[in-house]
Amino acid sequence: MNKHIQFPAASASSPIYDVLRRDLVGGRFKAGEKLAINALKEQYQVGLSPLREALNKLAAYGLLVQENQRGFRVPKLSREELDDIARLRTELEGMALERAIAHGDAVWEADLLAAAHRLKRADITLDKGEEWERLHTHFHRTLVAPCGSVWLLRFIEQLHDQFDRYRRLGPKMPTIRQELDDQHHQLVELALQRDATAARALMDDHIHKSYEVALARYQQHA
Amino acid sequence: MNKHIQFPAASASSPIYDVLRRDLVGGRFKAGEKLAINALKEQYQVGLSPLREALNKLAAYGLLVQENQRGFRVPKLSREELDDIARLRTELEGMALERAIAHGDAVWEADLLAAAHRLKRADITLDKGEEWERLHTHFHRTLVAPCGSVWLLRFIEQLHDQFDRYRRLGPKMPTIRQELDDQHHQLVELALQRDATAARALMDDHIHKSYEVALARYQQHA
DNA sequence: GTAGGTTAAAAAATCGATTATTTTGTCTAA
DNA sequence: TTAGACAAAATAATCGATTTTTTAACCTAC
Repeated sequence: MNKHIQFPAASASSPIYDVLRRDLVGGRFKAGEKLAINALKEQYQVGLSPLREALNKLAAYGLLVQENQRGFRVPKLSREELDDIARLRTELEGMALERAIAHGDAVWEADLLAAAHRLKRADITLDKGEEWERLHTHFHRTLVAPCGSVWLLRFIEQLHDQFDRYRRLGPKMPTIRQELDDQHHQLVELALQRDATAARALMDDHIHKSYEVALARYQQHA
Repeated sequence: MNKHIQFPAASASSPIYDVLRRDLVGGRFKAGEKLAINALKEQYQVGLSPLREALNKLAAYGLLVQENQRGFRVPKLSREELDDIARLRTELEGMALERAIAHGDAVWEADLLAAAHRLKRADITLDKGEEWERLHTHFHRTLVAPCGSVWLLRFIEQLHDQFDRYRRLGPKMPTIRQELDDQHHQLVELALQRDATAARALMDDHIHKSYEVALARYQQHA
């Protein structure tokens, strides 16, 4: 049971890849930090080969940078990159949302309502930890899922991870968080009404608000 | 000398990565084929570890698929995916071209002219092999280079590689090739005139024509 | 005192071999 | 004849150790 709720094994097989990815997005490593491979090996209790292969994949994905014979490093953060990511997110997710609204079927509508509901529940429970993040990512993924473009979804997911490196820099902000949560439900409403134009406008605003949160946190950390 | 002409070491350090990437894009492996790692090891004269790390990176990049405990496989080709890639290329490269025209400086103009000229020369020389492909990729990269978005450029490059897996399926077609080559020069002209609208329209058409070539070749191979 | 060079320590990358898994072939029983 | 189970071969993944490269410390010469 509940098979359809499962997340589809984040594109790579090895468990260490998923764990490292989550930790990198979640900010458990400092930006610019050099990863000590032997330390990671012990910390995560994995062998050298699987670890290195995971690091290589993460580097290709953009969550690490690989320097010639100098190992792996967590990418630096910059205002310019955050702007870039937010702007591209706006374009790509807007595009995907429009297409999703055009093509999404009844199953999608149900999935959307479910995803939004779970997110709200997790919110009320004040369990604003990793579980909320998981559900939040899932909601946004569900929203654009039936856009019909595998590559567009791939890029959007990549940008989400990058964006979250900024957004998750600081502690939670209850007031703005409430506002963003409301938008999630409004997005569902507009999607169900098949109002692509309004939905896209709201999505633009949603990303912009998130951007402001991320920017504020980035500037505090700098 | 000529330092500014150099390509910036295709984002990964290891030479085997670049070679494999070129061979995958160039179609030296059949779509759907399972890669025999030991065979590759001998064929490319590399050790197992560097090879596996390269394969992992290529899988994260999308030029390979990794199956649980079943090694690596060349992704299948499909009409649907080709359509997807072409459509996204149109959107993303159009966007990038507009921004490049807005921001490109005099150095860009010079680079563009140089890239187009070299491409034409390679064309006339009838050396329509790997060298022409290199220059063609370089031209398109130069065209959008000053768009101001690192991530947009990254995605465009990725899509280019994917697109070329289809385009390079068959032998050269001189007539349509000539038409596409002319468009390269027209693109330069419009870019220098800073006519973003016309340039984007031409780019749309350019990608569409390339798409038709790629589609024809794909259908012949199927 | 500092620049340049040498050596020692640390770390990354690679190699050869082992282990685990999948695939293939063969045999038996229904 | 075919389906299922078992054994053997092939292949992928992982491990431990070695090699190479980088980084740091120290020393000498100017």
